[in-house]
Amino acid sequence: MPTLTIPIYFFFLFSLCISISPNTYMDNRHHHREFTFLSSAHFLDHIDPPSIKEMDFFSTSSPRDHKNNTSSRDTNDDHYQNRDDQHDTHDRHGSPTRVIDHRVNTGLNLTCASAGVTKAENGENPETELSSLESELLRLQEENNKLRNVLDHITKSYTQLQAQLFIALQNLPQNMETKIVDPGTSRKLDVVNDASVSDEKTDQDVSVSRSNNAEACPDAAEDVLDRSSSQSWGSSKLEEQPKTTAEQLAADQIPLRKARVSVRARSEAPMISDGCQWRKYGQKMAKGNPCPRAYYRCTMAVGCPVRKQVQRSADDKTVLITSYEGNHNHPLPPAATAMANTTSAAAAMLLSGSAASKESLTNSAGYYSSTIPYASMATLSASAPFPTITLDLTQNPNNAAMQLHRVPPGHGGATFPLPLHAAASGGPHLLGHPLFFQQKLLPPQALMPLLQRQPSSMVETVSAAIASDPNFTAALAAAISSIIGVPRGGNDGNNNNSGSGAIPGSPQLPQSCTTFSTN
DNA sequence: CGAGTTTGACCTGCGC
DNA sequence: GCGCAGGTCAAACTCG
Repeated sequence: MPTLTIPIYFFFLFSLCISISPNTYMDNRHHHREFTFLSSAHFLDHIDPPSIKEMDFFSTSSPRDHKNNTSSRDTNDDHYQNRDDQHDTHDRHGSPTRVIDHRVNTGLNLTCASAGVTKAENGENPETELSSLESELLRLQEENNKLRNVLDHITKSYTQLQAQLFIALQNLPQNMETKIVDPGTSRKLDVVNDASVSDEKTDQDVSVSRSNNAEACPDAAEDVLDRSSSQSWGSSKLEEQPKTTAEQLAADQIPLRKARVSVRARSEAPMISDGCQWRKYGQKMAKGNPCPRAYYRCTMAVGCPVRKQVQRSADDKTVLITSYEGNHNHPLPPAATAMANTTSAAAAMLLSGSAASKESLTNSAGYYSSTIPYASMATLSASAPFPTITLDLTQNPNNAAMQLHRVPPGHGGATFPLPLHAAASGGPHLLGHPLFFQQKLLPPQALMPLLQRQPSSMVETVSAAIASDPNFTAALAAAISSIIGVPRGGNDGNNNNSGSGAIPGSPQLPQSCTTFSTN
């Protein structure tokens, strides 16, 4: 039973973390803005209104930001904006009403609105009014600090609970057989801890080990979240609970925690532009592929652990496969945000799914399916040294079949083709590409609802764009990954890499190996 | 001259 | 223990 309850618990914590992270909402706003053409309304469905309110409390951004989702300011910008707004409070004596209105919107809707209007209407002395506003401002700031303290407390509790969770996972029977009943079909999926499960077990062990080593690093999933949301992207969590560089590096260097995300896309260019600076440090001929594999290291910051591999597909040399591994330890330019989100998010998915039980995987499936409506094909592979997720954008849009794979090491495993007859409903095609999940069993039903909400016209538009523009393909891959990484309720992280698409200020997810192949 | 690339050597993990 | 393959290192080289 622990395999059922623990994942639920984990995802509850996960959601909690998401809901209390101000920057998460900010980042999601960016995502929404960036991919408006993909139907932003759909993504907004995944953000709980209460979470948004909480974010607004902390963001202290101006009403303009809340009213307009097209704002490109990141969290820091909002912070500065708040300073500016406060400054305005002192400077604009002649327009008290404006100041008051502004305060109302940034001040938790407490009491100053009506009071300020009353004062303005009564024609009170501007100095008295100013002092009143200042006192109100101080009061609001104190309240804001209190809320931040509450957030800190919750975050700490979350970390501790996750540590306990993974200790509990460690105590689970290693060869326990888990049966997962698919709620949609009532079909029973017998999942035995075979080779693929051993990967999960390994991840669990690693996670537990990490949690034992340092309280700051309770588990892979959390780490993924932490780093994705904070590390490279300056999330609030990082700011509030800063980890030392040494700790981050140590976490990054834990081999088994790595996950790999790869994206296959068609491209004639030798390497996709992902907004980061890379230095080539090696090239090797890989077995079974006449094309050499190039190794790159991120040079945007000293000691950045992120590396990527670029190689053309042996089957189709027009397909470029780019793999990312690790999390950036530095802020990324907007152009690199999308890719970073992609890798981090995908890594988070892999690691969280590995660390938790099948149930969590099931949940993850539902989550990711709901958040990757545009993914062409995502593959989780257990056969690779690292857990690997592959986003394949090379598939023919007309081959719209979603398949769920479980591939035992050494051979192609059972395949669960999901006939996504989306054409009519405009649904399941995910840009017309099949969505694959290897290694982990994902309930097809979970993938359906969101997919079916996808407008066919949108699919056609994006598919056409992909087909015509390799760079767009790369950007889209990053975007997809970013979406994948947005946890239910808008959590999620930032990964590092990529993206020619510009998504300002997105947080980055945890470190794992993300492999992108661009075709 | 510094930054980036090339390329052979070296290290490590894994399977037999 | 040995060989293989993947990954990394570092000296030599190239380029602006």
